[in-house]
Amino acid sequence: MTNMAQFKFAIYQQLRALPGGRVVAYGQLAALAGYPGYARQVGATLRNLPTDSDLPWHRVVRADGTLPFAWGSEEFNEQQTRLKHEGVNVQNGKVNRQHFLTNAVI
DNA sequence: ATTGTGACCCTTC
DNA sequence: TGAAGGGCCACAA
Repeated sequence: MTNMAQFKFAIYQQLRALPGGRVVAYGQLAALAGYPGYARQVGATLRNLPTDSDLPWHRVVRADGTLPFAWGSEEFNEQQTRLKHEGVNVQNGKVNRQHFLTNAVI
């Protein structure tokens, strides 16, 4: 990693291109942006995201489909609500595999 | 320079 | 399923 600003831009760009109703894992997003192995950096980037950001941060979940926040936390509820509004099935704080970008149905 | 800390991920058992 | 262990990489102290 030489330029963090460049990294952020690449991540934002990929995230903006992600269609509603689909989700990606941190690692997937990093790889799509051209930075395989940078999952944790994606997490750090989203964490520092301004509250007024228009980026669909809620479409990023863990590789196993679970939401990255603690049960009942404000952020957990926010993400779950947003996802459900887009038609993403969230059960027990976990989204189904079918919603992942990689597992897109033809 | 070293250490601890994450909105992480994968393999094993 | 779920826990444990190791790998990962930027950043702050």
